[in-house]
Amino acid sequence: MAVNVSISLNPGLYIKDPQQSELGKRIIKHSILLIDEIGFEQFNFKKLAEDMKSTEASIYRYFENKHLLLTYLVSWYWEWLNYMIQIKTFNIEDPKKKLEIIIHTFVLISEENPAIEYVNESSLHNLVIAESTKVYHTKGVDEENNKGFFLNYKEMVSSVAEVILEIKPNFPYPHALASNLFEMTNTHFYFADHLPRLTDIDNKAGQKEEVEKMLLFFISKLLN
Amino acid sequence: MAVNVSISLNPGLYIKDPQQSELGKRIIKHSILLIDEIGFEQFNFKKLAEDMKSTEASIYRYFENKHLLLTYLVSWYWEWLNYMIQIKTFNIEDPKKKLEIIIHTFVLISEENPAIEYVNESSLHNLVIAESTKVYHTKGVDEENNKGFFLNYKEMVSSVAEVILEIKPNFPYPHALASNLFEMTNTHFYFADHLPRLTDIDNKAGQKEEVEKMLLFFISKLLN
DNA sequence: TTGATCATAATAGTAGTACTATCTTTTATA
DNA sequence: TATAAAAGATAGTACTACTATTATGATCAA
Repeated sequence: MAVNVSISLNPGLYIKDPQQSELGKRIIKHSILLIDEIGFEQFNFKKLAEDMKSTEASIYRYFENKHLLLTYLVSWYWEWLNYMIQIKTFNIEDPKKKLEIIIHTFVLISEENPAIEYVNESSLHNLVIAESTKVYHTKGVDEENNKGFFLNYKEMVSSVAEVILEIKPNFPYPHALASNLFEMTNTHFYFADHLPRLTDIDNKAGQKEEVEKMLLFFISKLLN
Repeated sequence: MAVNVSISLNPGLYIKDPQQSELGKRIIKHSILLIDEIGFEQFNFKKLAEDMKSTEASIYRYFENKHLLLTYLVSWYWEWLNYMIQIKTFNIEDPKKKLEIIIHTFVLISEENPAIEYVNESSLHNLVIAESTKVYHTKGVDEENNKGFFLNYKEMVSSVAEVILEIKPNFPYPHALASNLFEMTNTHFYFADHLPRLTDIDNKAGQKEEVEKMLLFFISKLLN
């Protein structure tokens, strides 16, 4: 895949497009690594500025606050996932095969699809696993939803739901199953690492393959 | 159900047991209502103190910080749910029937089981739907897990997993299915209210019954 | 009924967070 | 080489997340 793929995100998420300048790209790069390292609660623009050897005020010229920066990063992930699903399923006929590719992408995207030089995809996936639900679990959801901040997620779910309906046209819960497969992927990586009694996935090598196998098992039962 | 059920929670969650004094009970009561109203990010002990006409310093004698207060409230919910599941399934033979009761309890607990005078169960359920994942999505998870802060959740999952295995002894993912059914309940209530394109549940009267029906559909496919 | 103890209230203070404002320097570009 | 745009440097403000101290009031034991 080429390095010049452009990830197009809702302009309401930023003040100044970080992809259009060196400093902006450094904000993306370092914020992913720092949030992954210290967690979103401990993260702030002062620490980020120190980490990337810039200033707080400069970062505030790109993002209104840390919540919108997180939303930006998670949207990046959603959009990238969406994009990967589109190209990987593009010329596949069999919808069952398509759904298998989708699940494989949910699980292994960060290992197989390096996309952009200033984004550490593996850290970004970790960040999504640990922090992404905070993006929409706030009192501002409805307002942010109206501004279209979650469209990338919705589009991803919508395209997965379509594949589900191709497999089984009368399946009554295509969107719920689509979002659940995605959420389950991330939740069970997290549980395996931190709360293993809430899952059956081992915290070992082969964890990703185990999650993939579990999701395949679930869809085989649900869509037969 | 009697009003004198005592909910027993990990003492590491509080400095002084809030159930043992009037002020403590008022902290529980008002914090549930205030977090439900303004959201966890906007919530702080100063606002809570004003709301309940006490002082910040007094609240700090009961809880170290707002994160542990949230953990306490969510643990309360887990424990209460656990307790309700135990008594409702106690003398049921058929494991399928048991799982149906469990799902019914996930969905309708707050409507059917008022338990304690100073806890608004409906607000508590809303709080769990909107905020509970923040309890364990922090950099302190492993440490808090070591202190046993999530035991109530694990016990609930464990008892549901047992029922799943009674229905289908060779089912390969009993814990994952148990935690997923619980998470799905809350997630899809939230999606129906705020991000409807991520679910197939309508944001209408009868929403709870729809979610219940969906979960029953999922288990019927998965455990057949 | 006194007085000791304990819970709560009242008040003040501190370090840090989440910004905003302003001014200076550097860099890009015409 | 001038000009503007971007970034850096610095300072300041309101608010958050606490801690400390002292005062007040209620309970209970001698």
